[in-house]
Amino acid sequence: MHVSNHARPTLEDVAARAGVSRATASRVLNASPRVSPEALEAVNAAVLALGYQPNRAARALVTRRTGAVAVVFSEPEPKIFDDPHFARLIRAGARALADVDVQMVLMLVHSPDDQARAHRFLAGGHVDGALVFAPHRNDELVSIVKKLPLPVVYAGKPWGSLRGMHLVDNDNEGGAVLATEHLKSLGRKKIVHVSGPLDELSAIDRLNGFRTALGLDDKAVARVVEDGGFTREGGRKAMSALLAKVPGLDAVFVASDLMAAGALETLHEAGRRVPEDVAVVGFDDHVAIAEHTSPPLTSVRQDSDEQVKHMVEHLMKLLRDETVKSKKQMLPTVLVRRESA
Amino acid sequence: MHVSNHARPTLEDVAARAGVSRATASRVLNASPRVSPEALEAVNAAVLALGYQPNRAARALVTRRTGAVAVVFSEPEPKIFDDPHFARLIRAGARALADVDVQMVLMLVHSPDDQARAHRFLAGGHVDGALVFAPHRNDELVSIVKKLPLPVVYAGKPWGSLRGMHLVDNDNEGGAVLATEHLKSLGRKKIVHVSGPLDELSAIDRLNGFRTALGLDDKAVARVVEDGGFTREGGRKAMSALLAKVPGLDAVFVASDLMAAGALETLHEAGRRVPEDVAVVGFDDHVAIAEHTSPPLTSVRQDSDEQVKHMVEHLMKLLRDETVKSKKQMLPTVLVRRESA
DNA sequence: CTCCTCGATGAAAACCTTTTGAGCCGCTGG
DNA sequence: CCAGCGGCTCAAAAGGTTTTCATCGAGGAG
Repeated sequence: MHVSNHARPTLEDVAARAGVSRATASRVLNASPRVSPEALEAVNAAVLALGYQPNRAARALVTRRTGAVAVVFSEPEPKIFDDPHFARLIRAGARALADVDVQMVLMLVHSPDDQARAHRFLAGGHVDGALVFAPHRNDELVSIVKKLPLPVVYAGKPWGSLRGMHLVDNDNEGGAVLATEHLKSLGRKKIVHVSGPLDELSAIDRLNGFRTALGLDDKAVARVVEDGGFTREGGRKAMSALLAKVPGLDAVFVASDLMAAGALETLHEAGRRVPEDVAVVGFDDHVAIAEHTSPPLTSVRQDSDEQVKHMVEHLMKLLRDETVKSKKQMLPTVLVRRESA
Repeated sequence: MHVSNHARPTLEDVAARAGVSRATASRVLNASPRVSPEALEAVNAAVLALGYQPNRAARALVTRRTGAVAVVFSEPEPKIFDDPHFARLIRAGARALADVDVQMVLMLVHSPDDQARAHRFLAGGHVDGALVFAPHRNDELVSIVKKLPLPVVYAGKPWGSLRGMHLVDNDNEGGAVLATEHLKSLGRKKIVHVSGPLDELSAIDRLNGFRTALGLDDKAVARVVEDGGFTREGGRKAMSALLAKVPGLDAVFVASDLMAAGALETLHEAGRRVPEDVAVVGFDDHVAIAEHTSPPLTSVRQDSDEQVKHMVEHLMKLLRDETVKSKKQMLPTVLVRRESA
């Protein structure tokens, strides 16, 4: 037996040392008001002296709370995880949850098998709640999760009805407007757009922002928009296609930095100077990318850290059963100017 | 109260329905041999009928096992997580652990504060074991973890004494030899190397492989090696430096695909054709990168999925307290030929 | 002085599972 | 026929915490 045979101290031990009962010690730990200052101090001292740490299992057993939440990424294309955006979200989640002392159980859902597993797990009462990242249209997982009696906060708008759901979204549309207006303000006349895959709502919202900023109808949209699939390679290809379709283009709004990096490569190869000939604006403001393209990329910042932080905060409120004021939060986006536009 | 007021069934309920005692039901669940076929069937039927799921907390309380393991990434430079390699490892970990039905608690350790938190958590008995990724020299976290009475499996060799440690490493040195020999076999005469940061053992091992394959002494190494810091930008710069130092170079072995992508850009800008003028071999065989560089990158494959799978397997053995045969495992690397060399 | 009230405390129940020690039953060997 | 044994089963204890309910003591009001 590896695991700490040095008998970890129990609450009983703490109580004994502090000269109080287990009940009182427990009250101190849970910051109950009904405890005398002396008792409080004695218990705290004992805790410190013994290096006491509450036994999570015992606590979970009686409180019917696990102290863990699931962080679920539903994504049929595993390779999308190569997007640094994903790493950033995980990192933010790990940090935000650690800060409130709850365990993060990461679940990556790719296949129907994974969905079934996730269903079992979430229904099995192994977590108190969940943070769900499911950007795709008609994602089966969302329907599954919706039926569960489990507090859930979504990242962005999941597809389908939003009734009774809690979510924290970025202002994708607003950011797209910002980007497009900026290009207009530079005097650009032929502005095109590399969109994300249109089965993701964030991509749609960005496209809509672009479209309203320019007042385009459906036909016009078809002429000046290409889907880049949120990948670098896709950005490259979409840019080529647009150069062919709209030879005189002088500006492009790209719906993600990763795609923008690809688009810049294409423009470079095509001999177009950025920003002189073509102004480029990305989306995400993913620093590791945007600061290292040539030229550095002007981009719309969406603060993922902030988004995740809000999601966690919101979920904790749900768990405390406070009646939560707002169910949908929209986080602002801002334009970060660098050299590409 | 959101959380399942539909009173989840307990083992008692299952036992009652199956017409046996709690003890027998428990034995069935834990696959004890001492149970009659009839009882077994009855219990299984009851479990299915009631949709019973064991209560993790209660089980943890009595078995003194949490059913969770920590996956710890220690990395002073948070931005390194932009490396897709990191995402891949996390993904592999999540999958491998889910397969054996244990929860993965992800811990990202950047600062001394994080270290303290990790220490508290790991010492607090919240997990049964840990998988530790700590590639850097003199990482404080390793010393901390070493002292804990906790089964741990390391990814790669952590710095310092390896006594009594369990680890699963990739054959970095062997892979580097493979890459270098390949370049030699192509008839290349002036082969240089872009290394990773030399406070990481994997980078050192790769450098050593390069060095032994070419039989270089210290001075020679200084002449033909540049540190690219395992970043794309670093790869770019290192390549420039090498072009200046060794104008006649005709091959380069780059210690990571991300750096190789940067190096290719530099070579391209310098007007060197790949592979005609300069042959390039990367390391990692990170498909999302290697297949999309121009030209596609020849690279040394290290199978991270496999590595993590082995780590999990090994840790489970440790937990079962089986005396484990080998303490250090070395995973082979292979050369994947594409067009860059 | 007595009766109440109120705040702090303690004893004990409850949470759900695993595991131990004992019991039961039917059989075999003497 | 009996002792003993082997195979299953059960009752009960154990695990560490929170929480309810009762108790105790002090202080205030009458």
